[in-house]
This record gives sequence, C-alpha cells and structure tokens, in this order.
Amino acid sequence: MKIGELARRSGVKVETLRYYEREGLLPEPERSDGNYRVYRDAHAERLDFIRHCRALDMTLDEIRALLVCQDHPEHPCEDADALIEAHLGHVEQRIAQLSRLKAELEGLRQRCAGHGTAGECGILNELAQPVGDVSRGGDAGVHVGGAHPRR
Amino acid sequence: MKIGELARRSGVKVETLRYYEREGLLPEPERSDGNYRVYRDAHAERLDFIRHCRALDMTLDEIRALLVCQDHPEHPCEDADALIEAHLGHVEQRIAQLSRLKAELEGLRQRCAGHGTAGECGILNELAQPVGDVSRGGDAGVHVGGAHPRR
DNA sequence: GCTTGACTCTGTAGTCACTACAGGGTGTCA
DNA sequence: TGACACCCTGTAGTGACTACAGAGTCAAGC
Repeated sequence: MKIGELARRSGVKVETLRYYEREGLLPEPERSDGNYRVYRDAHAERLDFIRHCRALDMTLDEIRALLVCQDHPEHPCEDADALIEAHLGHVEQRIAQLSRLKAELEGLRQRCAGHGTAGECGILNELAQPVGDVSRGGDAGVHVGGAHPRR
Repeated sequence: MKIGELARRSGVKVETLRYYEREGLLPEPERSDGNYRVYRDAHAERLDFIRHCRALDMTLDEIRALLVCQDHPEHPCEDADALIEAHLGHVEQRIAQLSRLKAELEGLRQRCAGHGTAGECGILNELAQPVGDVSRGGDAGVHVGGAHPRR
C-alpha cells in the first residue's frame, strides 16, 4: 500500500509517517518504480504499536526503547516493564500538579463576580501577587506536558 | 537594577527575561550608558504577574490578554474572567484525559510479572494492539500539554 | 497523445516557550 | 594592565509534529 492509504487506515498524517521514518521509528519501506513508498502489513502493525504508545503520551524516545524490546523477543522484558512503571509515575505526578492548578484556578474564579472593572477584579489582583507554592517547581524529569495541546 | 539582579530576584533566567521583552510581555526598560537594561520595581511586579500565570500553565498568548486587562483598570473585567474560566476547563479536560491514561497504564503493568522474555510480555503484546478508546482524540483546543516537561 | 487531477517526492521552515551558545562590549577590582 | 563577572545581539536548538514550495508520478477521460 502507498503512504496515503496507510495514512487513511491508521489515522496518522502522511507527513507524520515520513517523520517517523526519518526518526527511525518506522523502517524504510521498499520503493516502487516511481520512487513511491510501498508499505506492508508489518509496517501497519508497527504503526499500531507506535500510535498506541503515543496515545499513552509516551515520548518518541520511550517508544524507540520499547520497539527495541519488541524487536528482541528473546530478551528479558524488564526494560519495558521499568519504562511503563516510570511513565506511569510521570503521569501521576502531572495529574497531581494539574489538580493543584485546578484548585488555585477555582479559587481565583471565586474572587470575581464578573461585573466590575479590571481595576477592582480580584482575579487580576491575585495574579499580581508573587507565585505561591502552587508553582510548577519539581518538574524535573516529569516529562508529561502542561495544560496546552501540542498540535 | 540590571537584568542579572532581576533574574536572581524573580527566579526567571536572564535569557527568558530578554525573550519576554521580545514577545512584548515585559516593556522595554531604559538603558544605561553602556547599553545595559535598567529595570524598575514596576518591571519586577509585572514579572510576578507573568510568573504567576505561567505557574498556572497559561500560554503567553493568554497572559498577554490578561496583561491588556491589567493595563486598562477602567475597563470591565469580563474578558479576564472568561479567560480564567476557559483555562480551568482545559486543565480539567487534561486531568480527565491523564486519568484515563493512568488507568490504562496500570492495566498494562498488571499484564506482566516482570521475569519473562519480551516475546511473552503482556505489556508489549497489548501495546501491539490498535489504539482503543483511550486515544487522545478530542484534544481540539485543550491547550494543556501532555505528560512530558517542557523545559 | 494529451490533459486533468489526485497523489507522491524531497527539502525547508514554522509552531511554543524557552535554552544555549558565539562573539563581542562594559564595569570593577587588584 | 589584566582578569573576571557581567551584559549585549543574533542565531540555532529542543519535541513532535505541521505546512508549504516546487517538482515528479500515475490513472482516467478525451
């Protein structure tokens, strides 16, 4: 199948497929006479794996490491286990952090009735205070992103 | 005060201060004879505001919008309120999403005892399945990042 | 054979919020 | 005069894509 069909089947954009190939996640497929990429089912399956991992918010580096495990089924799977464990830790940390943000935002919201001037607004006045202990401090190694989309 | 002192006081790196100036978040300070930036207390206060907003995971665009509200204290503060409300929604969506990921990761972890080969590993086998309904679908406009740090 | 249009190719640049560097200038102290 | 800390501008790198320009390929219809 050509790249467009793989894209439609998998829900991954054509540009992203080429990007994954450049990044070494998808092996280079054979080429047709006209230099078009020709994918096989094995590519589609590997892509399922990658998509599944990305849906779990893993980085491409983490996925690369898991793919190495998958490519060596005779090796012990401790590395894969450790990676999932660590990633779970990151997700939990991020949830805790966002929960703290949520609490502060709810507090902020309550400070304004919504029909005064900006000068009297409790939200703006509160934000003008130096950062409290809600800060994102301690992010080191969390690797689970913030509140904004990446696409 | 010079840029280094403002950086030390605020905990924001020198390069980031210059970046905020380029981005129009911090007004251009006056310059000394030697072309050094000379900051006043008003700059430090505005920086507190920005830092506070960043700690709440707002984008620079959102912060810019809030700064406009702050710079016009005579205007009504509805825009600021709406922005906080929308941002809170994003944070809540992201928490819900990460909670789903967490549940799936915990399920994955249970599938492997951790002392077999990669070929038998329940984690790797599960990841090889196409993405279920855990996908990040519906991200549109969430703008609260994933599970990885941005610095 | 020719045209149209959908598809594909490579390569480059943009996104966000910084961060890191190169190559130079300034200020202060001994 | 030299050493050193600090500052300046400008450029490029990060991750995971996304978007585009300019060119080539392929099948269908005339």
